[in-house]
Amino acid sequence: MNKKVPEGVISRLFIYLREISELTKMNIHTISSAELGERTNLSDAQVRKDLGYFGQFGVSGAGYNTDELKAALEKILGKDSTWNVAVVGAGHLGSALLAYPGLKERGLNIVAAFDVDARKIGKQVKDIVVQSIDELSRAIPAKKISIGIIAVPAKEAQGVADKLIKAGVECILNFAPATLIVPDNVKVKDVDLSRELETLSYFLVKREEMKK
Amino acid sequence: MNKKVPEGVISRLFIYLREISELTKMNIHTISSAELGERTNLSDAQVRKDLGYFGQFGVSGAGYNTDELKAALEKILGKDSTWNVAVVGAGHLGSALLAYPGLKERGLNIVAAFDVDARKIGKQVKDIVVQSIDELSRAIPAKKISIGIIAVPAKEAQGVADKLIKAGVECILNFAPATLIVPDNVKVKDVDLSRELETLSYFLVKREEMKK
DNA sequence: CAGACTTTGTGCCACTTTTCACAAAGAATA
DNA sequence: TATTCTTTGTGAAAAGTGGCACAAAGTCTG
Ligand SMILES: NC(=O)c1ccc[n+]([C@@H]2O[C@H](COP(=O)([O-])OP(=O)(O)OC[C@H]3O[C@@H](n4cnc5c(N)ncnc54)[C@H](O)[C@@H]3O)[C@@H](O)[C@H]2O)c1
Ligand SMILES: NC(=O)c1ccc[n+]([C@@H]2O[C@H](COP(=O)([O-])OP(=O)(O)OC[C@H]3O[C@@H](n4cnc5c(N)ncnc54)[C@H](O)[C@@H]3O)[C@@H](O)[C@H]2O)c1
Repeated sequence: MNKKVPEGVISRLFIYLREISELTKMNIHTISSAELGERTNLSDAQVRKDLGYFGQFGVSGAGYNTDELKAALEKILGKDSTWNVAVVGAGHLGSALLAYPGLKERGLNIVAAFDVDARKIGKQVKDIVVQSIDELSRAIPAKKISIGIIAVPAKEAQGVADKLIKAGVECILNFAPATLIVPDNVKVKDVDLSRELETLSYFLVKREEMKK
Repeated sequence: MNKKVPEGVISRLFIYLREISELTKMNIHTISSAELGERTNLSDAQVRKDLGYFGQFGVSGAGYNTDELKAALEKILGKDSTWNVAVVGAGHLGSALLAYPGLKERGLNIVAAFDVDARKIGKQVKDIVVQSIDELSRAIPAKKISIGIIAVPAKEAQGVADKLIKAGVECILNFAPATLIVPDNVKVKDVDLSRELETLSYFLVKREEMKK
């Protein structure tokens, strides 16, 4: 075993877990790969293959027991542990994240927020008080924060990333439309909302061209 | 020519365009694929191959002229046209999007916002007044909206998608953690922030395991 | 309990995407 | 202008990913 697991597989396992959780709530205790695939817009083969990376969870002729599969997925995905998260930039997007309860539910606790703007510092969202960026280097290790979220303007993003990494953060979720240069041992994930929309719009451009 | 262009290529072209635009602003008029790759965390070969889908833009021994490449990319990506966008759900995330100037700059004009909550309806963000969801079916065609953004709770998402599609929207950007079932001619892009973070956290889980 | 039926798990194949590597094109130099 | 150096553009190889298809395993029915 121990073949490399593609990142796409992990991402889909979270989708399966989300769906399976719904099912257990609805008192449905068994599901086939075909059904699970239908509910997630994926093929039955894909569902089975993804699960196959981690073992055998199904019963031939019957499908998967949702309670068992839920437990197995939670174990695989490390849902028994929680992680501390910091948000840098308490503007529109940063504030939306601070206010969002969905992260805590999934074991991702936002425990600090930082900003440079004096008007933002001291502001409270839920149980988090926005701190000065100058406190970042002390607060990150003190609060055992391993994930940083960058929600500052693009031209500030690299500087913030450097600060986060220096303070010991291991993963970064970057909302700024900028390419971050980071050491190999730091994992960055970009979420570029404009680009997502632009890519959609390209689809429309192509469709228009087709019409002609 | 006319081989199929992978979607990943398109997404990267937007990254190149962003970078090249910076360069032209900085009065840098030439760049090699190696340098552009370095600035975007991509390989030189990838840069050249991606551009190669659309023609020849470089000069052997010299690299690319940034002004020409910028113009070429804008043409390829349809940056001369603009698209009208609607946001459904004027909560935390929806409001952040309404307030964000970066979309208009890229030819994506948010021209309408909808909500069910009476307290949100009538609220103004920039030049957009939040309308009742009941007005959606009239407003979408009237304002020639082709892209819809879903920023409502997960269990409302499918219903909102159905409304948007019925009203004539061709693309959907979905922020709700839910799988949308839509006809083939509608393009959906999911942005699941929780899942992005969870995938990062899995990386930490794995790293912890390694240590042992 | 035998036979029909269902569904898993997985080897294999097809397809997509990335990387390699190098000839050809042009720039720079003297 | 000849020579050297740089960098492109692109086939061909490699790597990665998803789908097919079917034996094997288990369920269900009469
Ligand atoms: N709001 C959106 O819908 C949206 C959409 C797409 C992309 N983005 C991107 O997300 C990022 C944040 O967007 P936003 O709308 O929240 O912007 P915003 O201007 O509302 O907030 C940015 C915040 O970052 C703070 N800041 C600036 N420099 C800082 C620094 N060096 N250290 C700490 N804090 C700093 C500012 O004081 C401000 O509070 C931007 O890069 C933007 O391009 C936002
Ligand atoms: N805020 C975040 O940082 C964040 C992070 C990850 C995911 N999300 C997801 O994005 C979505 C929106 O999040 P949010 O934080 O903005 O939530 P929110 O509760 O602040 O806003 C949701 C809005 O949708 C409106 N709404 C509800 N049902 C509606 C309907 N049928 N039609 C029109 N409007 C309707 C509500 O009135 C509310 O204004 C959710 O699905 C959430 O899971 C948000």
